[in-house]
Amino acid sequence: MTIGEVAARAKVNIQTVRYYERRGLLVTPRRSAGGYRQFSDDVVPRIRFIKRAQELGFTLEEIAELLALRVRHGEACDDVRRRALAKITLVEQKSRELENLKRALEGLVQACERRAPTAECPILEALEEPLSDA
Amino acid sequence: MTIGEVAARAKVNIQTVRYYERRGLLVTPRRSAGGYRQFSDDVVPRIRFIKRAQELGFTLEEIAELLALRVRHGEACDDVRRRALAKITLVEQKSRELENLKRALEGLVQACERRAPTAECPILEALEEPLSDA
DNA sequence: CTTGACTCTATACTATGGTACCGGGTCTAT
DNA sequence: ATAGACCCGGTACCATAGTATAGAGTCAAG
Repeated sequence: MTIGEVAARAKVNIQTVRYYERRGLLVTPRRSAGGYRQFSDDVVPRIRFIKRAQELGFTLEEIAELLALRVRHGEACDDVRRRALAKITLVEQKSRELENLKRALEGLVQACERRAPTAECPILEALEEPLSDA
Repeated sequence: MTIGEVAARAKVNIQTVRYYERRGLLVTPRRSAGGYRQFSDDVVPRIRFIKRAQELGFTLEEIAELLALRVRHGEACDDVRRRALAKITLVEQKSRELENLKRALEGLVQACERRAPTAECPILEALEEPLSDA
């Protein structure tokens, strides 16, 4: 697969594919005699993974670490395990942050629905108070 | 209030106050004879509002819109409420994806403990559903 | 064997949300 | 009236995550 095909299938810019390769997020592709990148099909789901992980609030650096987690024969299993556990902690932390966010937003919406018809928007008023533990 | 006082009270950088003013997030302050900004006390809660809204996942541009909505209250509340609900939907989707990712990572840890090499990277399969953007 | 679409590297530029620095002016207490 | 703290606008810079462009080379169909 050429880079253009990869970009089209993964729905990203060609430049983005090259950028991800530079950032070490993609397996370095083979090259044709003329120097064209020849990607395997795996790269498309991988790019989609990257995009989704980004939406979840992971930076490209964190995503690179996630992608580096793999159990292979002969490799230091303990190391992989340790890093995976660290990532689980990170994911749990992100989950908690999202929970806080959701509760805060829901509280605001509910305040909005309880409001007297003539009152000011309570969402905006509530934002003037500190968020509970977000 | 001088800009330094505002920054100290709102716990942001002086540059940030000027930046927010440039971005149209603050009411343009009066000036002293010598050109110093003279802020009214309102600006401190407003900066706190901005900071909190950011924590809720709003961009500065969205926050500028929220602040503009506040002026003409009434039907503005519904508008603000709708935006908050949209954010909640997004947050819920992200939570589900994080759960998937966590499960995938846990599977990886378990594979490690069994010292079984993973044929395919299960992490890549963890984020299969695209997030619809808000 | 040429033409046009595609790709190459390298560099520069964009947006977002700030932060830092510069040479100067202002404010205030002594 | 002068030191020192503060502020001014302007510009440059930071990180992150790309996107655009230039000038050259490659690939494949006709």
